[in-house]
Amino acid sequence: MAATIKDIAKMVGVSPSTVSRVVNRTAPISEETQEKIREAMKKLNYHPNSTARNLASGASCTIGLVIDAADEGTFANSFFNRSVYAIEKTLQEHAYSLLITNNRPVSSIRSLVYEKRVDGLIIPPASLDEETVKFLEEEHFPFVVLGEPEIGQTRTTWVDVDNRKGSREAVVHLCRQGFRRIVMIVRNDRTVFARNRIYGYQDGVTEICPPQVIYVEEPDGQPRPPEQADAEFWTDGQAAKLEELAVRLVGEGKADAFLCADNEIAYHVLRALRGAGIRIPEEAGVVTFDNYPLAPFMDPPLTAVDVDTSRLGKAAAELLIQSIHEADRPPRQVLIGASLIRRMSSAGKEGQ
Amino acid sequence: MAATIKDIAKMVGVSPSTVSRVVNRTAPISEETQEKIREAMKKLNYHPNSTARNLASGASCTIGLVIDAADEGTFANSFFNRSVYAIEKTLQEHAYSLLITNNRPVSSIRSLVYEKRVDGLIIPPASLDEETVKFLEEEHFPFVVLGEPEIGQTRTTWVDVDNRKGSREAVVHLCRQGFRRIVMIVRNDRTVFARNRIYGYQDGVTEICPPQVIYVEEPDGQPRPPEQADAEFWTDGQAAKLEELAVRLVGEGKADAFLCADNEIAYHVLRALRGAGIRIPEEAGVVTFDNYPLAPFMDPPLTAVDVDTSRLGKAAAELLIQSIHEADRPPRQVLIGASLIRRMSSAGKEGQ
DNA sequence: TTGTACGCGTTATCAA
DNA sequence: TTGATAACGCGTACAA
Repeated sequence: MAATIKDIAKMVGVSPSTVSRVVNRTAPISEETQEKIREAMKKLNYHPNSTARNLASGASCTIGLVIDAADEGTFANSFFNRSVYAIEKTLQEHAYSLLITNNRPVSSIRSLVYEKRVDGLIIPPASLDEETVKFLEEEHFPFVVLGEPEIGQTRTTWVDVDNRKGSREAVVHLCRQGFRRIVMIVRNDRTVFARNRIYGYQDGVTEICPPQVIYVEEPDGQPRPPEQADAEFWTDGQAAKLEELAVRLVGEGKADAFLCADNEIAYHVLRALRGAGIRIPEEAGVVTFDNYPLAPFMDPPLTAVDVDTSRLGKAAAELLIQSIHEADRPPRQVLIGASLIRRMSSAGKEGQ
Repeated sequence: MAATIKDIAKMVGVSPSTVSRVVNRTAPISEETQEKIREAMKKLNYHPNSTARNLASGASCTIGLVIDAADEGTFANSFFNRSVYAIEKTLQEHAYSLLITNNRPVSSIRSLVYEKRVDGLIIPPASLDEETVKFLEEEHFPFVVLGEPEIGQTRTTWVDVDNRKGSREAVVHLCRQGFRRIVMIVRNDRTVFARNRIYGYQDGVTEICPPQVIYVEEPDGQPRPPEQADAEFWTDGQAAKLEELAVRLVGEGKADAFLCADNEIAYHVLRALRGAGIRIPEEAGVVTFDNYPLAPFMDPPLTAVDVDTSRLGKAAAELLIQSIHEADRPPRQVLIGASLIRRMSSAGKEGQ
């Protein structure tokens, strides 16, 4: 059996509380006893039992990270995944553990809270409905939303990438490189981040040319069913239409640059223009959101608005820990700046 | 304050143990008292305190998933990430929670075990050194390695994709499509999975043509430093050499198909062949490992050996739970079959 | 500086 | 079918 605080006490000839005090530095103990206690701890290979600690102290020292199976395979998911390293690292620095829990098929949030499994929650926007917000507010339970939520933007604490600013900067960059007819292509505008990217595009483009947004999905398109939530979702018709449209717009002089909301769109645009003999970046520029692993190898290498998920995860974890330590702290919203990774696809006529 | 088992007992007029029995169905209780107790639970919104439960029962009902920061941004990581959904889902079905912990900069494994934070561990091969194996064996602590480890292949329980078989099947597929000079291109052979893919290639190709393996990295190449562990690691020199080589091999009739160990290699091959006017799949076939999101959009769409991470994660979780319930069960190794996703890049002269 | 005594919320043993 | 009672391992007033 593993040694307990009592075994140490018995061995040294002190009371358990003295041992506890040495372990937690919670009261001054004479150097001499400390020395003996530490020695005994070494000898018996003592390690405090976290469960007993948590029970006595009333805190689990654990944070719950809710993931949403509906996001599996989507960009929101990869975005979320990449934040986990930074979240865990930051929590570890504050002596918290990270519990991962799926919110589907049944919501796990309530039981985590009721059963006191966690001291705080990090929640994706997809898992945050009105009912959940109300529940957490009533329980005075600390939580942070990882990504701007659809609801409760001012009532909740959240962290997100500044998509709007990133989008605007991409447009400004394209303009500086000499492009004047910048068109944005998005899949749809059903997510907050897609809308923010569109707003940013509109912000930036307004003095340059009339804004023009192309939607890949049919306007009456149904929400993407989760079981189809992978790349194959693209129908041949959508891809063909997109490619044809991109070529036609350039041909008719209505576009000389594209801001693509994701890498898949960007890839189709690249392929279409290349196939039509339109030279990139001399005759058309392309910028994408999200720096996928293959972006540097595209033909030509793709300029990308990059998301710094490690800053994002760190911010989320720190906000949450602050909320835990300082109860009833007013909700705060944090935006993390995106950065533009300049590659050949947006260099312009003169080259970079 | 949250209601406890005592509050329920007091309200109904029974002893706390009776309430516990109703909650856990651990002894027969009269319908009448059960009814009253359930009612009181509803009324007081009772939920068992998991910490107290764990302390009393001596189990944490939590599994630790170790992640390795050295893998961040590598394929091993994305492979790992995609398994998390299935791991969590499977654990949830068995009433276990999932704790994520980084093994860097300091090893977290020992403290997790000593402090009784978890009942079992899922560990990546990168975090499994000889010392760790010995420690876990001595503690009789249940663990599963997620991916074939470098050491202790027979002493440890592990799950992996059957890379060797998948590789062999890719070769057989290429052969059936009419290709006869199949060359494998890998980054290096420093990982177990890379070596297994090479073995599988050798297995399959042996009756068709002499095996020929190309290494992208210099033979004297230093191990990839973690801080550079992203796509940009490719030097221009490496990429150029690879592309030139691929074109030359086809030109000289020494290759008519390439089995690429990852998508980045495959992308360079596609680009080089396309640039040289070599038609795919008529004049050369290409197959890659790992079905990246962009693989279906490549030009032409890329045939890929696919890894079913949900089966992998499920198997890992189930093996671990079995090890926990049946102590000192002998180590087992499980291989999950890979599947070939046939796309245009390997269709051959006749088309598919 | 140290010890005593109790509580945290639950499960488990034993007896009734 | 139920109730005392004692763990589980630790933290912490309170007292000394």
